[in-house]
Amino acid sequence: MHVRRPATLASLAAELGVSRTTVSNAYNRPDQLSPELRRRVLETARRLGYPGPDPVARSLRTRKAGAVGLLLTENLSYAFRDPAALGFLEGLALACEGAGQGLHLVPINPEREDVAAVHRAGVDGFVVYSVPDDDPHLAAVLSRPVPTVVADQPIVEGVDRVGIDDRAAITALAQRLTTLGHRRVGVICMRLARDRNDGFASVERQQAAHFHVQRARLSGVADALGAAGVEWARVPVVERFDHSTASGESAAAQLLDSDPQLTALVCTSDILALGAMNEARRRGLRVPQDLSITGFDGIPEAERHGLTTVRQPVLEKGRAAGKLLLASVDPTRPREVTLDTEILSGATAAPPRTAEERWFGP
Amino acid sequence: MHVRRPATLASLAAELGVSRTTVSNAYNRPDQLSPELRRRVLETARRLGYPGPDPVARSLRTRKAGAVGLLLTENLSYAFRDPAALGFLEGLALACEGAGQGLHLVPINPEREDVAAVHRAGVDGFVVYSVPDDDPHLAAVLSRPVPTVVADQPIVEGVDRVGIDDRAAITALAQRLTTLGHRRVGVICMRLARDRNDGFASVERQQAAHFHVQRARLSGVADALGAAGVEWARVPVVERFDHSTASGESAAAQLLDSDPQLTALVCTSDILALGAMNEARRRGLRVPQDLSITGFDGIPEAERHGLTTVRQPVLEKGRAAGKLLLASVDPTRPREVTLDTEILSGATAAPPRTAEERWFGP
DNA sequence: TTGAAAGCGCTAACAC
DNA sequence: GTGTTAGCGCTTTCAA
Repeated sequence: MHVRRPATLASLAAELGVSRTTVSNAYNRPDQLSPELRRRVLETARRLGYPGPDPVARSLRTRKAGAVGLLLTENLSYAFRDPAALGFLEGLALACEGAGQGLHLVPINPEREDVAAVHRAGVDGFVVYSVPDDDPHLAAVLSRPVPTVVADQPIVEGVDRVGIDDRAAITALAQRLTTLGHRRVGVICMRLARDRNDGFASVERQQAAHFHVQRARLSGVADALGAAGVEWARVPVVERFDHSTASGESAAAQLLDSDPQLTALVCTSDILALGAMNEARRRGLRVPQDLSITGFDGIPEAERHGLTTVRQPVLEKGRAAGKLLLASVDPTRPREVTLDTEILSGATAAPPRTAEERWFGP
Repeated sequence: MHVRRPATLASLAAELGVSRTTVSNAYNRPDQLSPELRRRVLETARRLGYPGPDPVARSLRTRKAGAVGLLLTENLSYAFRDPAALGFLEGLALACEGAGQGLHLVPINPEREDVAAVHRAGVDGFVVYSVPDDDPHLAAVLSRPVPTVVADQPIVEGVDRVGIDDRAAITALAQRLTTLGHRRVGVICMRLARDRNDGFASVERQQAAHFHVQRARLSGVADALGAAGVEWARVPVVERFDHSTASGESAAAQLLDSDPQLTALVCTSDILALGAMNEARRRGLRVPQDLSITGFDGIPEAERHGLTTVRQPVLEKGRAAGKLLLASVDPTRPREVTLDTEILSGATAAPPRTAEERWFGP
């Protein structure tokens, strides 16, 4: 604890025998008063312990908070653990820093849907990072009369957005697998809705997914497999609520238990893919000789492990979101930014082994 | 961009033919008016597009911003790359979340010392994370009439603080080295002041360091070596401005070039130590057989590499800082929190090789 | 160069 | 259960 608010601009003006305008000018428009007077004002301020204009009062008056709000559905701490989210955060922070804007992380408790924090945030705009389309916090954000930019998901009519072409990106990746000859493919995806479903995801559930990104990625895989003559309805898709390597492990186990003939696992994130690789290792399956595995995101750890995946420019995405938001006054800015992705070939995809090889070795 | 602010609490009250209090109560004290009236108010609000009470105006009135400011001297993005800072951030976020407080990251540009961002931040208090004692942003924070908690450094009279006993922790670690028999020890430390000095740091510079933590850690090493009869003035200490493995590499190179007889390198952070390990490898020095290396922090990567180091509870530190700040109204809270550390034995410290062994192998 | 007046939008006593 | 009254501390035309 520090001292209690001692002086205000008004009391300082009274003390000095000048008007409040003058004191205000001393802080905000040094050129509007004589250097001598300004010096006197600042000097007296110091003497009285006046800490300068109150930021909140100033914000009320100027209608500018000088900060950008960031909404994440997960706990804040999750953002500091997930490499992709972290990259986004860094990019966004960079953009804010460049514009001298604060970054206000909105405290969300996913359990008790407390929308109040959104209403309490004194910010000039919001960046919403990857939330489900039925997220109540998102609704709260959109109800506020400030510009908003959504990163990744959801797609909301009339709201600016920055993202990638998830569907095309993963289609290209999955095509590599079909080209290599894979036909028996299992899929591991992240949560599709706000309710926990750790298990197989029916086609209905996939199509009803509240996370557009996951929906798009599954469609992309379906596109590639469909083009290779594989019926999507027969492709096992396992969903996991928590985004962790442990999830990837158990999901891979579930898939491989249900169909040991699978020759490839397509994962909709690197984290899940890294988990799947752990599980393959545990089972004595060599990757990629016995099992191909692909990821999505291109996080550093994936690269270190030579994962075959899609790299998306997460830092750039954060920066773009920030820039888009901070340029909201400019009517000529783009309303939507789609960033490029790139396939990282890695070393976890190879032709499937034939049945013969499976039994008798290479 | 969204819509322009359409309605205010007052206009809504007028429209409804009720007082502003009633509308305010509808939002803030549902029990103060009939459910029916409340329903009508909210309904009309929706119809008029009234987004609910303006957070800034409310903050001005209630004198509560609902957010905690975080001051870091580095670029914000640095914090997202440094594992220790990240852990702290996560802990702090956790504490804020638990209290429903936002976390306002103050945008700092280390180049152009722009203290204005500190004055502009609408927050109820500040957490200051590891800045030099002459940091102008810190001064700005302390000039504001809000509670402040410093994490790690600097130590400021009358300001709450959370940290660890850096000196004792590293003394214990360095003692392990002296006990193993090391006498020719080199030290790699982080920046000691705001000016860049990538090279040897004289004892004077060490003692004048503006970063208390580094000063304490160097003293700690000096304590241990002194107890073993090694004169500190003869111990080479190399400083690096940037905190990166590259710094650790070049610092280790500088030390080993200047004195190939060194048998151990004490680093004041894990990042630097990991860099030093890289350099040792490059030179064909085996760790720990040919060279012992120790770190500080206990970041996950250090543990993965089996680094002999001190683990400090970074997440806990962040959480403690948040809790301390948010408990500022409570006069019985501690004014200072010192967290425990623990030595991670690792596998990078071993007895020094004798001169003979050096020449003829083990 | 300085000052007077008019709010920014809201909440909190306190009275009805 | 509802209204009246007073500001919270500041910036900003506009006039002097």
